[in-house]
Amino acid sequence: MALLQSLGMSVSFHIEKICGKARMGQLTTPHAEIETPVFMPVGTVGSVKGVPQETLEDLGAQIILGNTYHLYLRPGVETVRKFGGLHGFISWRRALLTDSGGFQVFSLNELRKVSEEGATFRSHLDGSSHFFSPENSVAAQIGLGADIIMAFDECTEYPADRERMRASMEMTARWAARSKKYFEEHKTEVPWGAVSSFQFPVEGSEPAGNCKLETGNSTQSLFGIVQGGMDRELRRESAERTVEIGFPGYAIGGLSVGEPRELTREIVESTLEHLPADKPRYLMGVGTPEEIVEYANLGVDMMDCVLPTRAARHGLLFTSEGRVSIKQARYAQDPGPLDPNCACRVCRRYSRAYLRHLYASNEIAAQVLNTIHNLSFYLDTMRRVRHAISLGEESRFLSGVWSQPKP
RNA sequence: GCACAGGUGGGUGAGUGGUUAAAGCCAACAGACUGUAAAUCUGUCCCUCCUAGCGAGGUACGAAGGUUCGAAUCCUUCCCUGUGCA
Repeated sequence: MALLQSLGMSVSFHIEKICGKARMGQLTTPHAEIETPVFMPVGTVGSVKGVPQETLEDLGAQIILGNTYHLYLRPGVETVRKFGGLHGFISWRRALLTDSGGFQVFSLNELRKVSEEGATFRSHLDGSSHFFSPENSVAAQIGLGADIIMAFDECTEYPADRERMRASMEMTARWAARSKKYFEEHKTEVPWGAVSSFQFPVEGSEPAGNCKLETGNSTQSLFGIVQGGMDRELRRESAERTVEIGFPGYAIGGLSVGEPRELTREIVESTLEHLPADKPRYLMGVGTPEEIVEYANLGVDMMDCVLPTRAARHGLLFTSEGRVSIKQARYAQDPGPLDPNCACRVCRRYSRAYLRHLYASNEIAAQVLNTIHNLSFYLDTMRRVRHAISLGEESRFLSGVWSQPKP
């Protein structure tokens, strides 16, 4: 594997086992070999909120996200680059993926104007004006140096009429072509491994497992994104056009934007049929524990979602017995663990009563511990999904286990 | 003892005659959260009843009494708290 790495390749995807529509495999990136299906914690500004990198390693996070828009605004791409890219800056030696800022076209809709050329944002930090295009989003992402970078797309709002969905999808396709063109012309070999003395300050701290230590060079990989709103036909067309442009991996974007869950599933399922089976498929922004199991089962290889981290900070915890709103008065005297079936450090050590107390007291530890548990639960869930696939079992059985409210 | 200042719903604190069951904040309780403008946001928060509503009663701004069509708001007395002077 190390040999392949040093030959300057980008990502490679190897499917090891198929079970129904579900696939288990390895996605090899410059910094790490990722077991799929994989859940990717979101660390928008270069931090998975509340959890330091060493803890993410302990939890078994294989790859985390950063966001181009946020990192461009602060601390700035140049700063990050000086530290050896995002890996060096945040001291993360496993894989990284940066989102292009396309989602901010959707989420910051009050603060932006979109045209064929790109999107103009008013910074949510200081109101200053910034222009994002497929070209400069990719340029910024080359500077950030993540293993996987995303084409600049327009995440279509919901609801939208067909005309709007079509126009948005077509522009995303044109933007995808521009993203790729710019990437092909400007991609550089990015250093990986020991980027700087900064990156591995502690002697012998490198954890075992799926992490590469060899020095060498490799290139980033650019993934395309399918849009098309809630229309199966437009999704099909978007998939075909994006595949025709040609990427080493494909994402399904524009979902979980307020539409009914059943519709999300329908669109995912139909869109997957139009994506090449031998390339990684990334469903962006999804979902609940039940959903990540369900979509892995449908053949999705990668997912990311802010839900586990954000919900944790807001006192909503996912457990094998259902959702626990740890702020509820009913847990004030509860000596039991958050999730009796969870082996994470939080569940092994702390009572529900204490977790509730920390939350009620507004202690930072509440956010930290809650996030560690939720991420642990998500990552563990994916581990179980991979295991089920490797055994050739329908991982569907895992679904629904968590949706029942506690008796 | 005298002189000021003040006593408002779980807390704090607005309100100085009528859209005031009484702002705001906090606490409490419940809910939301899906490529992170999110340690955020929403709702409830005196009691009872129902046809569950900008619904009907009741109780409430230290206590008692009074003025007034109407009082948390004005008057009298009393109780209590703080500060100052003796």
